[in-house]
Amino acid sequence: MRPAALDWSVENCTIARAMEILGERWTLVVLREVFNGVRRFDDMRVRTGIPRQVLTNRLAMLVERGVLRREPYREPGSRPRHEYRLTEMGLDLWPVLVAVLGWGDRYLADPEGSPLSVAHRDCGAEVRVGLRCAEGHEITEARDVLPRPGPGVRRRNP
Amino acid sequence: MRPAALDWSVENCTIARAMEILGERWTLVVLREVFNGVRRFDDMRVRTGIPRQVLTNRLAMLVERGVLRREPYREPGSRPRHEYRLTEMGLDLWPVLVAVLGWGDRYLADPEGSPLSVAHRDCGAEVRVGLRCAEGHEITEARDVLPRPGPGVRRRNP
DNA sequence: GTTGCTGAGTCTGTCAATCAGACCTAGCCT
DNA sequence: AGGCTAGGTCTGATTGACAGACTCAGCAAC
Repeated sequence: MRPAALDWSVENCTIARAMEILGERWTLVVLREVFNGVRRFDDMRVRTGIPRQVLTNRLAMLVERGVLRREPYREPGSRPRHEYRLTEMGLDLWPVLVAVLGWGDRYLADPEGSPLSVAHRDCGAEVRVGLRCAEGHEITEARDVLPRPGPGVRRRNP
Repeated sequence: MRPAALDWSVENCTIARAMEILGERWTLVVLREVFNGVRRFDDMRVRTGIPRQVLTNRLAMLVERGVLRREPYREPGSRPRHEYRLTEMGLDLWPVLVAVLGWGDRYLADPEGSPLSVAHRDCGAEVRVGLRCAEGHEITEARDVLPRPGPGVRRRNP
């Protein structure tokens, strides 16, 4: 049984495009830092151990792609600097980050648990991602999800 | 205001660990293929354009990490081969994939839309990820999510 | 049984990215 | 003037991506 997907093109696949940004080795780690409130070059570097050059490149790429923006700031008794903050586009990565965190927590955590958790600001309860269909059905079984061609699908050229 | 996160260690961070697997350039693209039902080496290679060597490496890594497994099969009039299938661990990546897809669709799609969509098997309605807290509150605003240390948190050594 | 085909690779060489470590720079402070 | 510091550059070694040619096992047709 030949999978139907073979006839669809992948040239305009949004997962591939997203992974051009998110798929580099350190990108999500940098974003984790920013989501955690760590916004300055050296703080990130010391915490994560990312080589300077790579961190420079990642930050520049994320700014160029519109995920982060550079914001000037000035601490008293110190010259003006800038820090990195999330744009709208960046903030919308929360579900991605929480999804990765959830998966990592389930399969890769140390016995004592994950070092990071996310909470709902209003009630303090733990936040998780879930799949839900447009009809409002909760989806708990991975096998209940079915991929299919979307509106932008193209036939494979050859 | 110095972010509190600076005092926590990141050595056992599950996001970093997950990204060691998912963060390589082609991993999620390979997984997209498998989720789409494309399970054979050459089909993946032709569709995605991933160099053979890289595809070999990715598949081997994913098998070794327990995300995929090799399954032997035999087509009539052909010698035995094997294909790649998702393990439980792999199937649990659905939320990650759907989250990345959702983000990509919003910010990186062509005007005519995304080429890929996911549906609920029972009702056919579109599936999306959402954030929800343990109290059952739906979270729509990214700013309502608050990171905090988890049970496995460690202090930074130096 | 030899020849050819096919899916799933390996081998080889080139080019780009990562990494570690040293060096540089602007503005503030003394 | 000299020192400190955040946020970088520069340099050279190692690793990874990539393209293209080659390999190999088993089935099938001759």
